[in-house]
Amino acid sequence: MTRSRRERLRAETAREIKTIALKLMAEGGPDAISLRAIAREMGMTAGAVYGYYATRDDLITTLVGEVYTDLVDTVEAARDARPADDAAGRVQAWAGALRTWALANPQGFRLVYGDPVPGYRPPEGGPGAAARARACAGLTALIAAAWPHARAAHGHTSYQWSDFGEELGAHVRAEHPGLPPEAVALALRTWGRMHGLLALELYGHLSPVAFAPGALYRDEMRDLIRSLGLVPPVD
Amino acid sequence: MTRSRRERLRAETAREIKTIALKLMAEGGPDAISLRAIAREMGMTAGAVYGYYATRDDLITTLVGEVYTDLVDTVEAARDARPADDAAGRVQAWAGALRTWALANPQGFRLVYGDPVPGYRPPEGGPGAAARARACAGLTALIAAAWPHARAAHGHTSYQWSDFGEELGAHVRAEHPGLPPEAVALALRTWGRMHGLLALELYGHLSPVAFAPGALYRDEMRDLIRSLGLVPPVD
DNA sequence: GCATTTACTACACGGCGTTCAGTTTCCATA
DNA sequence: TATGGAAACTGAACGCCGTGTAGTAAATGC
Repeated sequence: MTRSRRERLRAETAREIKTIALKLMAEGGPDAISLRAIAREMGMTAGAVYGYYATRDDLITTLVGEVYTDLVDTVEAARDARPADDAAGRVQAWAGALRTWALANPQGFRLVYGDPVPGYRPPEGGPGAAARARACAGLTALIAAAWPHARAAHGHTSYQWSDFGEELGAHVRAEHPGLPPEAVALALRTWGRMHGLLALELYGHLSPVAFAPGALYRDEMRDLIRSLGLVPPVD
Repeated sequence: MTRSRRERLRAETAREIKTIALKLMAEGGPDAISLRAIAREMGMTAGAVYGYYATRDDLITTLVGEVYTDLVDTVEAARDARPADDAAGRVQAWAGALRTWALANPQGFRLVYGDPVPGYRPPEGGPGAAARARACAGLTALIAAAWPHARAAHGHTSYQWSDFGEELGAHVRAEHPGLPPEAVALALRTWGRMHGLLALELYGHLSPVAFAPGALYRDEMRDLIRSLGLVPPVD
């Protein structure tokens, strides 16, 4: 059962490829991830990498999954550092951790949410989809906690469960019985609201016109929390 | 004064290069813009293009400017189709035109707001900056019209003019005397709010989990308009 | 008519993803 | 422990790419 020496070496090499790829990405952005550069850094030939990843997009897909998972781990941990009954604090913690992570890993943000690479199109399933599902579920949980206060302002729209992905809908109905699809819509809108300013900032569209992006984001998140019927924390 | 035949031909060729570049982009995304492909399409050599644009990034920069300008023209036109005293309608028109344009020109949206191309970094000045300035000014004008209703909810944050770009600040103070910097902050937050869901949708992050992105965007914009102290139009 | 400027070609360089035939290295089994 | 076979890797190639540079053909201005 213990993996053979060959398998261990193989796993180690695959790991090293990913590590170097992430290093190259951190230094030069997602486009700097080239199989040739990775091979060069490892003292190998470009062709050798094909023994581990069938194509460059396969490697990118794996990286997207890992980075996305790291992001979701981070925001979930920040959220769980607040008590479960502090709905506003948990939203704020999630949002704050998201920006902190994004500023610390700008290229990772681009990898996950941008055009990872020239012609890259994310595959349907895969690790990226799992991380995204976790993110959507996490956001919906935040909204579920706030829903008693938010329903007055956001319960009048009309959505059906069929407006959302099979998996997400099933998860929400199992995890939050009685929560209407309107709440999922609000969760996804919340996602967009967190994403907007961050994307503008990280792609350099904000810096020429605004020198205090952190304040903008903080106020936007406060407004979001207020819009959920909650009271924004003072810190 | 009338431009010589040489100059006319030259301008025509430069125009053709841009047109073909936009066609390639519409077909295969911003990364499909390659000087060799353009030259091939024109029956020229790749090197010949260098007579018109010093580098590929120069061409990209020009395209970003043109596409961005087209976008701003579009949203401004939609806004101006509503009466000047219909603040809510003008916000809605702007937002609606933005999404319509983005769905009609998805690759243009990516060109302007994403990583236009592998190692591309937008230059400081240039046509893109001018279009962005127009967009920010337009958004601020929308907020200025709503400010009497919005100030109660959004006037308590603290910003200074130095928190914003020189040019933007000067423009706003000239155009909207008495408008505080908090309104500019609100305008930029509004920009982010419009951008977020759109970016998620156009980069394919929404489609696996939400099948009614238009409804999400509509409701988000309604909420935005309400948050500005205005009454969302019914249409 | 001629000299100059302009537009363009042809070619080269290095980098990229990807493929493939051939070689080396390691492991399990006889 | 020797050997057969699999796995890992090399080296070279193909066709893309951006970008220079030297040379050529044509249009222009005097």
